[in-house]
Amino acid sequence: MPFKRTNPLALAVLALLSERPMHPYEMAQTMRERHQEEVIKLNYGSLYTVVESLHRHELITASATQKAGNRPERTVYAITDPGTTELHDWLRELIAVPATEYRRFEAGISLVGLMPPDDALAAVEQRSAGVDAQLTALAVLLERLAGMGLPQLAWIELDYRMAMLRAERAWLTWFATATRDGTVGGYSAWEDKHR
Amino acid sequence: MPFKRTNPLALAVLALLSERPMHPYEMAQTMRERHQEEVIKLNYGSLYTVVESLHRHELITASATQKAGNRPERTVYAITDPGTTELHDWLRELIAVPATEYRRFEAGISLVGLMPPDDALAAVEQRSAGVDAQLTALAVLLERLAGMGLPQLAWIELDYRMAMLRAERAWLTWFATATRDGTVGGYSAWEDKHR
DNA sequence: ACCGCTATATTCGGTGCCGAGTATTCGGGA
DNA sequence: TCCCGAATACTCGGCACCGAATATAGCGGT
Repeated sequence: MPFKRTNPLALAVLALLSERPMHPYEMAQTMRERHQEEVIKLNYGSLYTVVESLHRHELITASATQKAGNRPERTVYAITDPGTTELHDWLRELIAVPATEYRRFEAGISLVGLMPPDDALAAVEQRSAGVDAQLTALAVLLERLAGMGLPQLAWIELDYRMAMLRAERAWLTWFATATRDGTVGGYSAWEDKHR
Repeated sequence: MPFKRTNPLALAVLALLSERPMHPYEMAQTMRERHQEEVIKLNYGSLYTVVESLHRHELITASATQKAGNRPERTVYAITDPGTTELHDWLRELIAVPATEYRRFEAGISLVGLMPPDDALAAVEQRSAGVDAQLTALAVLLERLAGMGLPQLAWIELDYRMAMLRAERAWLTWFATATRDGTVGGYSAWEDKHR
């Protein structure tokens, strides 16, 4: 059966190996250094499973098994030509096709009617504060990265995330005021149910 | 070990049972009718696993095993008091605490430098069109729901989603023009690498 | 009366993901 | 010199998740 594009960690592996051959642990280190783990979930168990899967599908090859010093052997992998093709195709797909993502907040807010308006308001305000904190943290980080001379393309995903967070904050603010003022559609029924 | 709040489908189950007792298949039907499956991933295999897990943790009880007609027996479940508490706590957490979600598009765009600018531009424009289509589809749906007399609270999550999609479209438009004009930071190095 | 289609209701084997556990080496302080 | 903790490198069992398969019941048409 063909390779399935499920775990984005496999994409990260292909991307790293497109630079130079590496062994799995080194991939993890590199991802950490570059803060890639903030964007792609990294986890040792999954890393080795994913590498093995890529190997089975011949998208990468075991180029060498070194034994430096007396450490446990480590297998160094390299990307293959089919692997490079897969990398580019997958990348294009991820960018070009908006997939249906199930966000946890959407699940929560869709059931907000189950709690009393007061509690809901408090929860939303708490989230608002949390989003605010994330925004300032991101702004600081961007400042630092720009100060280090890194080009915008190197942290373009953070730029995107900031835009999304700002939009979320705006929506949360709207919802909070609409709840406080009782102007959200269906408010009276909502209030009545919880007393 | 305690119950883990991983699969939001379990939340949906608790929410449904907070209305009235049901058997699993009925939960699935109800979720479909209410379009909840657009927000919470529904899948038969997972549904039965999740129900079993909730049962093990005594958040729901098997209230009866009917055998209507000559159909296979079906187990009807009901929510317990601890289950109700769990429902409300979980709900509050989902709304109040912004969790780190790993979005597929962020993974893709963070590696956009790996493809040539022309290809990247085409991919982004394709996504833009896709997002546009989703937005108009959502607008039509909202129109219909409002026309049916449903209060805004009943489709509040779609309102949120529209806001997010609009923000994404704006960002995509910005990125597309910045790429076309070569004004995105680090453009020259990007172009140089791919020739 | 019989055929076949859809709806009802659940089971089950496979797979991928997870994170705690293991084993070794290296560097630094007393 | 010896010990301890951090870093290196990977392994493994468990479990949640998935979706295709199964089995029966009702219902409309000929």
